[in-house]
Parts: sequence; structure tokens; C-alpha cells
Amino acid sequence: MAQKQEYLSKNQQIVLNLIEKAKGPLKAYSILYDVQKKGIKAPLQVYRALEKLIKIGKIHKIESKNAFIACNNSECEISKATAFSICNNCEHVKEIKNTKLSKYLSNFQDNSGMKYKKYNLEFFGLCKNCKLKQ
Amino acid sequence: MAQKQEYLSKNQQIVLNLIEKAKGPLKAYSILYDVQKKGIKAPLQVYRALEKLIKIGKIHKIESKNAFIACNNSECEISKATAFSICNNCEHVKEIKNTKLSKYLSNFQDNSGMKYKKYNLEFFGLCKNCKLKQ
DNA sequence: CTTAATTTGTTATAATATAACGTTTGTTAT
DNA sequence: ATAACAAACGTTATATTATAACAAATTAAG
Repeated sequence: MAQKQEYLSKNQQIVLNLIEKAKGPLKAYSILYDVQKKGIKAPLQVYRALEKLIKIGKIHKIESKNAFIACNNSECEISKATAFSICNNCEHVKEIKNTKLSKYLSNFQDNSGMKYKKYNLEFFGLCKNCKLKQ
Repeated sequence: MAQKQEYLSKNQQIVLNLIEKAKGPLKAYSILYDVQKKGIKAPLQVYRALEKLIKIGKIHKIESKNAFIACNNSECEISKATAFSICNNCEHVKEIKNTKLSKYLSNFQDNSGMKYKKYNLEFFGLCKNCKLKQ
């Protein structure tokens, strides 16, 4: 489980800190708003930091929400294998840690002859809390 | 396998025809451009048609590409269970038909107590063609 | 040190998507 | 057939998400 050492630049560190202390996924422009006090002024500065953080696996993008969340899972080495559960009611998002699932998907092969190097899975439903309230 | 009969409105039919005859996923504004000769003038007209077509399962959205593709799969009843393979090189997108996979994911449960009603899975890699060319 | 690569700051703009409004069309129940 | 309701329409304006292009500053490696 060797951790690839990555040195983050100032902007990358600022953005990562914010995302890591957030309760859920953050959107790019909300990140921008929050880091303006730290001197980051333009969307591109945020997007560039996000791009790098995704590349090194520190965060993931929730594609269906255009939002970004800290990686919470040692299984998804460098963002190659991601799975999330998303509550349709409260919008709560959680990264799924499940070895069987990740093995199943990482080894998945269909008849197309394509070898998959990466996947992203998003499950939708009602979380326990919201199920009770209905 | 009873087919739910759906009557499409004029705009919905125009947009669906275009998507169905396309070779791959189409983006909303490219759809708009293509259907202007048919009288559709504004983005919202396209987005409304897309929304309905997704709802009734005629098309799917490829979230990582913000693009729309015709449904090619009797397994994904009303868009509840979708899986795609996406080539990182040529951008070719194909809906995956695989009963085992869809059963596995539809029945997937983790320890969160959440019952999943819907999922979207996107696999990335190199398709057979692009693998050869490398 | 110096060369190359990465990151930065900045302005402008592209691409994607929705709000709000009033009108028209289609469906259902009488 | 018509009233009542729901769905779809057309239109304008605007919100949201993301990237292009360029020059300067910083950092890593030979």
C-alpha cells in the first residue's frame, strides 16, 4: 500500500483543504467563493487545482452533480475505480468502500474486446434517514 | 417485456429521431444546431425534449461527456440501470448489454442501509481499434 | 546555473443548463 | 362537447460550468 508522495502547490493545497473538511461534495464556483479570502480569484485557478487533485487521486468528481469530493477509499488507486452512493432526496453523497464490488468491476470484461482501465459508478436511491422520513 | 406505450410530442420526436440515427452520443447544442431546420430554435426546447426522453428511457445521458445517446438495451428499463464503455482515444461510446453485470449491480447492497433504485456506470479504456493502432 | 516543466495570474469567452412567463395543445371526466 | 387539468410550447433572459490564450513566476532536475 505504498503511498505515492505528492507535493502540492499552494493553490492545490488550499483547494484540497477545503474539500477535505467539507461534509459533502463541493461545486467549483462554491469552492472559488470560499477560497477568495486565500487569494484565489479566478475560476481557472480552481479548475486547475481540481484537475491536478483528481489526477493524483486526492479527490473525485461526481459526474452527475458536477461536484468534487475528497477521496475516502484506499481501494481507488489514483481515481481508477470509483463508486458513489447518492441520495436523491438530501443529496448526500458517499464513496462506497466495497472490495467485492471493486474487484468485480475491475475484472469486468464484456464481449467487446475492450480492456477497461477505469470506471465510475454512481448509485442513486434514498439514504436511511430520508427513507424513514417518507 | 410489455412495452410501455409512449406518445411523443413533435419536438420530442424530432430530437429522438436525430439521436437514434446518430452514430454516437450527441451534445445538446449540436442537437440544437441540427434541428433548427425543423423549427426548434432555443436550447430550452432541446433540453425539455431530452428530459422527457430520458424519463421514459428512450435515451441516456453520458454524464462524463454531457452527451446523449439512444437506449440500446432492453435491460435498462426506464433508465434505471445504465452502463457504458467509453474509449479514451476515439471517444466511441457503447451501451453495455450484460445481464450478469446488471443483475449484480441491481442487487448490490452495501452496509449503508441504502436501497439503490438506479445506477449509472461508465467504463473507460481503449477500444479494440484504438488498441491496435497504438 | 540553466534548462525544462509546472504552476501561476489574468482577461476573455465558450459551453452547458435553467428560470420565468404566458400561450397552446392534449387528456379526462362529466 | 366542454370544463378542468396536465403537458408541452415558444420566447427572452440569465445562471452555471468550464476552457482558451498568453505572459510571468516558481520549482525540479541535469
